[in-house]
Amino acid sequence: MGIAERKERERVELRDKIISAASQLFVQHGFEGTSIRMIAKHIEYSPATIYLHFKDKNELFFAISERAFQEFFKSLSKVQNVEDPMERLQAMGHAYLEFANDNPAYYDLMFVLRAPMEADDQDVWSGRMSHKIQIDTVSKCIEKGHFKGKDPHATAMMIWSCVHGMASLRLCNRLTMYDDKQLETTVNGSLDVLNQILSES
Amino acid sequence: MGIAERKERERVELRDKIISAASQLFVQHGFEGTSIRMIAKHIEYSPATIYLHFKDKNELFFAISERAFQEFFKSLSKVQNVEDPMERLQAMGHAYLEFANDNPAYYDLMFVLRAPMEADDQDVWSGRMSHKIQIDTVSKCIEKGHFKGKDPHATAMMIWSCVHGMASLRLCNRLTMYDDKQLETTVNGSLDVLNQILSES
DNA sequence: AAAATTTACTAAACAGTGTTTAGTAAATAA
DNA sequence: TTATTTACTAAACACTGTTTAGTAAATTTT
Repeated sequence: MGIAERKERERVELRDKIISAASQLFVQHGFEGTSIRMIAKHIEYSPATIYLHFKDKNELFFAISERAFQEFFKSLSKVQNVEDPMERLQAMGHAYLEFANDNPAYYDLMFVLRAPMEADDQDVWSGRMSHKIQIDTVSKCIEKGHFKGKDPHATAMMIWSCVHGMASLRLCNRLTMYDDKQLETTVNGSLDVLNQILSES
Repeated sequence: MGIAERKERERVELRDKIISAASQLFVQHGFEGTSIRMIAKHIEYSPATIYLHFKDKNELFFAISERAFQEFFKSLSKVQNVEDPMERLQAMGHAYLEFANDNPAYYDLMFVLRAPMEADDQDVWSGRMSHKIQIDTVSKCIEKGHFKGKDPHATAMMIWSCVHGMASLRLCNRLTMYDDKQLETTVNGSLDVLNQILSES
């Protein structure tokens, strides 16, 4: 019987509509600045309808973070054609910072905001894969004789911390002692220092 | 005339009382979880009274962040007696992570939360000083022949980013793929990697 | 075709939030 | 003693996330 299927299709359509509207508003106004009532008004449904599809606000925004992780994974993938693992690692650092800068709201959701992560497991495929290609690249570097005697997990973690540190300090406006021009040269300069000391290691 | 002075004294006392109550509640419940009404009830005044001393919630929590920066500066100062700048730098990294771990709410206010930083300038003396001793230590390292050919600002930024990255990823619960035991060894391991590649440089 | 049931949806309420306004009672000054 | 300033608050405003009770339409059963 096609009725149940049509209903299911309509259900998914409305669910996607909610996510799309929420995503759009979130990118503009952030998590706190996007209310359920705003989203409801945007799609011309009552606020209560949203609770028919998502347990709470966190669960809705966790669904958005899955989209964010997909975009993030795409950004990192674009650079996987670089043959030399050391060069690839540097390109990934660059791509990471670029993603964070171009998608601040997404980055916030993925790596900073506490609230939506409480959605039990927060285990996203694209997130795991992004983590995996980072560790794989570091391992390849070690195979080629870099980072002598270092553990790939600890090294990858150190690199991730460093790049995330730059991205989040910028996102959270903790680098206001620099104006826009200085900020870029400082962040780029500190990424260069990382790349240099990694190359020397 | 002593009346004006007594009044001023009482004003400051009440202001401090507000900050103390807010600080205590904030450490327990975080920024979003601490309401003006909660603070007011705690000190047995009406919510409106708080607005006689602080423009808005952000300004109140910015006042708390000044206390946080003082504590932070104290933590970093404890380690300034280490003679060798390279060892001191390592000790500072350790102290930094320890502070973040022991005072997650303060750390949040200082380096993650966006809201209270909007209090126009966010220029805190202890914050500037902490930044200064970090750059001074890196400069001393360079004088002693470390970090060859590197800019002290860029190098200091790179180190800060890295340590802040670890602290904030842990604070924001982005390392849940590790259990408590693994977490500690991973963070320590990645700090070790940083120290090693810095030593080699 | 009529009756019963399920589905999709919403209006209204609950309990909270930050913040402002208008007003009061007490302390101080004239 | 009267006038004025000060310190404070009750109540309201416009929001927030979320839940509940109820309705109208679609669908299934009789």
